[in-house]
Amino acid sequence: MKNSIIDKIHHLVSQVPKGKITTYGALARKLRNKFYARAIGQALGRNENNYYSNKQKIKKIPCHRVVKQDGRIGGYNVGFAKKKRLLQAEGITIKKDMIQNFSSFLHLF
DNA sequence: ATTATGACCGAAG
DNA sequence: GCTTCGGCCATAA
Repeated sequence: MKNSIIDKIHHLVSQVPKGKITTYGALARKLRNKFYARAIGQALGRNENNYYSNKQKIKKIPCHRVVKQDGRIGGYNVGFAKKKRLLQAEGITIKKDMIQNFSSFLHLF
């Protein structure tokens, strides 16, 4: 399957409940190794843009729940502001583009 | 086949 | 807090 990365990411990110977050790095370590984070970010972005999603079945992944390891929220194709809003709407507190109380929101696999 | 790019990470200054 | 840098990975060109 061409979307195997996306499939795996989707499987994991679907487990993250509303109001919780995970990180690119955490997914990376879960799926492969710590250096996989970068590829994951790229895959997610491209999935949103559906460059290589099959047009028939575009998987909707709650990408906004995937953030950076350092507490910043990372990127979002539709826009940084939107990702921020989505997270805040789920009860996550963000100040100065930094997630406050980061570890308490982190979902553990 | 080779090179460049990026929604990353961790260590170092 | 900051910036810079080296590292690995999948994909696009």
